[in-house]
Amino acid sequence: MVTIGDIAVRSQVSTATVSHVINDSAYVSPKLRERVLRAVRELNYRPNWMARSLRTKQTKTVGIIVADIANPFFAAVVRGAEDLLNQEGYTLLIGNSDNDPAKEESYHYAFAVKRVDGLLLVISPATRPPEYLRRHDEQAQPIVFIDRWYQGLRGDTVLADNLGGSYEAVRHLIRSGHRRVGIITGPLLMSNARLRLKGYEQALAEYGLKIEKDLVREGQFDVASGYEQTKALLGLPAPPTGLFCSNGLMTMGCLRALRDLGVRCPEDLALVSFDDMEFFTLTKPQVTAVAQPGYDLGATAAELLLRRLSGRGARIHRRTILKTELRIRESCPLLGTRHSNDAPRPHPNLQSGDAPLAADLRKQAS
Amino acid sequence: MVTIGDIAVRSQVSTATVSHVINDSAYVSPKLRERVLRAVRELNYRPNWMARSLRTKQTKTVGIIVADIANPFFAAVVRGAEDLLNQEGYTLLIGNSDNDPAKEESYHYAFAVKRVDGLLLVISPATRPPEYLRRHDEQAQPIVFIDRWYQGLRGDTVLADNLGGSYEAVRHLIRSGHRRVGIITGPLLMSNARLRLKGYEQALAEYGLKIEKDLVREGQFDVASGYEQTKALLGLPAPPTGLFCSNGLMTMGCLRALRDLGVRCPEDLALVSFDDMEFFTLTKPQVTAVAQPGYDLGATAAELLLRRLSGRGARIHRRTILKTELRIRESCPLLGTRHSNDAPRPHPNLQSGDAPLAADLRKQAS
DNA sequence: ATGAAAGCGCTAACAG
DNA sequence: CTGTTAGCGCTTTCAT
Repeated sequence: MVTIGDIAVRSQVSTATVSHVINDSAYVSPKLRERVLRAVRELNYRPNWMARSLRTKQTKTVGIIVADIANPFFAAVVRGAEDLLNQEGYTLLIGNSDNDPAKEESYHYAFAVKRVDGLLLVISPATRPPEYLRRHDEQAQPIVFIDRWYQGLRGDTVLADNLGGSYEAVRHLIRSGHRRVGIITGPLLMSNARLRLKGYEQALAEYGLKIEKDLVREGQFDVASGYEQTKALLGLPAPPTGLFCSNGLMTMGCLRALRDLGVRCPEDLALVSFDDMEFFTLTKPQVTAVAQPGYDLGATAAELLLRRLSGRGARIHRRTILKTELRIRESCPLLGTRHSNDAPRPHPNLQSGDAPLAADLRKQAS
Repeated sequence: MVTIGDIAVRSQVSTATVSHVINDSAYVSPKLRERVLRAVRELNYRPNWMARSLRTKQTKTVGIIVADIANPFFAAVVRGAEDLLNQEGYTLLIGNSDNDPAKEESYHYAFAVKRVDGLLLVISPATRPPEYLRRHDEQAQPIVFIDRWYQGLRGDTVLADNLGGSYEAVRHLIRSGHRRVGIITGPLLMSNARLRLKGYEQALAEYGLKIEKDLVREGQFDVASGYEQTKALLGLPAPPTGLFCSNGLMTMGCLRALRDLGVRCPEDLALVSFDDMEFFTLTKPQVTAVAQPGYDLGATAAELLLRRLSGRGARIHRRTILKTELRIRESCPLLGTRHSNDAPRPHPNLQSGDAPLAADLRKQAS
């Protein structure tokens, strides 16, 4: 392996000089500089990152832990983070937790040992911040949380507008004339699942509809639970006419159930999904969905992390909320046939009827 | 940061002894061993991987370069590789090339600098092996190629059965009664795209159908080209009645085109996709597809790499081909209504009518 | 069975 | 401006 020493010998300068031209860390005369560069080229020299890291104490590496890279939403998040990180010369280590706190911790340990400069974390469901995070030295390795957040977590956070997006989705169902609107929530241990439920509740409340326990089913953010809960809902004595699915995978399960049951959508059951997927324009009924900016979540989180790594980080932690977008398609089309004369009223927490108030965001944050 | 030295002081032994208990690299008396372990616990010591790597010259890291992690197929590949690698204490660096040779090279460089122990590579399209790979020292960092392969590439290779899978897909179309079968190929610079085309050609030949230039369209393995080429095909004076799409994304584009054009599937155009996607059971016509074992491709590649890293690698390079599976759904159902009395004949290159002959695989390999 | 000491390849004072 | 030198934290002979 060719080292800085070989270059030094070959170009007749000291290792220090070589280091300087490689890192541009000091002025070096054009003459020597050229000699060094030539040697580098001729010997096909590549700096040894290990050795450098050992000195500089930074690895130019960040780790990201997501539930599952095979979930398109997380794939987008990772892609966003990666693009930004690479731009700055960082590389990304990735880990899949499968929403399992134990796996998550194991990756956290692995990344700590590998001395990543910082961490991007989609935290697994739990009742409270895991113990290992309490021990974590966020000074040494800052963490930016993505998509989910618990009370008591220290670090910047980047979230989609779970509350606002869900509110908008359910409002759309109601405006389309539905009075019995069901929801399949995510695991209520997760902050985002809770907020999506809250959005549902607020929309119902807003239109004077009361929450029926039977219509609120907890799912697991996976295809299987979407399938089961849809069947359960449809088996009710008085089934809902509208359904809000809290994420894309569960919506897939729901579609499958509708197909198996021969239930027509939107005629028998209107559907709105939180989390848009590319193929939602290709399904039996194209599905109306709230799109989350996955790529931007990742990119924004990476940017925040980079800022902190370079010392430009704000003193206090910051919460960033990225807006969602309701995309109206066939599974719950624009104008409901029933009750379409319903006067849409602005949400009390929505400015000009659409943008969540800063006050509301703060509330969501707490 | 707590180092091995701190542990040594605290437990009153030498750093060498500490190292030995940590790595089990020599016998240490139970007494000292316990003292050391206690110190490790009390100080929450974690070995510094950088320093260790600097000595041992291995990083316990492997890099993978895929086209795009947001493509479900590659997400599966990465997941497979990762699961296996983690099991052995390795971590995975990932890079997205977007099928751009320049990006690919840039990741290759980054990974080389980071001194990954080995590389997993889905190579970008090109007319011949890129120059940087010729310079690459496969002794220092073995490479396993996944999914695509060029003549002249050195390294183990793991591929899906592109030829056999495509043959089976197109045969299914023909058996369903179609005489005018079109294909949207991938970029023919890619080995897998070429093999899928070859499977198409063989199936046609097998049934005495001749290849019509008009019915063979080159796509880019992306949604947009699937959309365009489908439109082009349908705009023909004599459009095909059956279509084989060479990958999942292009099939998405195709479905979109069918929808926009109001073309009924399978009545007006039967469709088979290479590469199954989870949602193909949820689309307007559920789509018949050849499933590739993405996860297994990744896992197998990782295993081969691991084997090589541990010196258990075979002297010569090996090519592994993983079988695909035809999943028959609505877009080209089991028994065609037209010409269904067509006697299906075994493919000359298929053993017992189904499993590709070793000879054929070798041919594919060359 | 344990410890002393020599680096791994690089960077960063510090001299000159 | 350029070179000398002292480590970064760890593993690994080689003595003892």
